[in-house]
Amino acid sequence: MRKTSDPDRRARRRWAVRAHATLLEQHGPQRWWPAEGRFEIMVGSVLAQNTAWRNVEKAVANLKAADMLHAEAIAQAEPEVLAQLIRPSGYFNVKARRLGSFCAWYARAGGYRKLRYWPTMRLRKALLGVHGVGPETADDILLYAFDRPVFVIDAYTRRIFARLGTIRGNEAYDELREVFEHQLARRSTVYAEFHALIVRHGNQVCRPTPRCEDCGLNAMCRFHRHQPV
DNA sequence: ACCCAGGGTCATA
DNA sequence: TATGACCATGGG
Repeated sequence: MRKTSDPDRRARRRWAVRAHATLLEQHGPQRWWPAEGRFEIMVGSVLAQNTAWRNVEKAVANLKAADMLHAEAIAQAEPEVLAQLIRPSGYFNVKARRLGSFCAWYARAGGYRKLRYWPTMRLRKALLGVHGVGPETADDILLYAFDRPVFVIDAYTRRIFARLGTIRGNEAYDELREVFEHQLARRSTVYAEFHALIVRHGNQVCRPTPRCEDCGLNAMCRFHRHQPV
């Protein structure tokens, strides 16, 4: 029996590439992140922590209506005022403080015009040093606001690929990030599109109780194969 | 009425 | 390293 050619074998091992192609076929291009400017993306990624996007939109709209969508304005705002504006996004007291500390850092660093020249990993460390910015929020900002080739790991990523059987799901954040980054072409456009597809698939198809009948990944899914008929 | 949503921090073992 | 409590709104 003939041995599989090396390129085929490599492609089969790179399940992230196959999943990306399949999800792109099923859902189409996502064109993320849904926001108007870079700073709005950064604000959104803080407010989106463990929160439905619908609620984030309301909070961002409130900030915009109050003409507060600027780092200086947010950094100088009274915590209570800020909290009321972002109330729909939940955890409003916590997030008011997080948004404040992020904007204070951002303004002090000179904003995008200065930060754009920072090396990616230096920028990542600086972001992680801001109170309230953890690995996922930092990587959202790096990928979608700074166009850096950093892959974002979120709860959807863990759930989908744990079900597929390609990861356990409880790996350390940076370990998973590097697995995905190594499997894909190191380009921010690829990472951005793939993560967007993962989010789309995670909240429409691979939900807590999965809708396997609507899923294009069944052929490569261990979870689906083990489902009773 | 319950579960979940594009997490992170802090205390504890 | 690894759990658990806590934060809080709104939609299904």
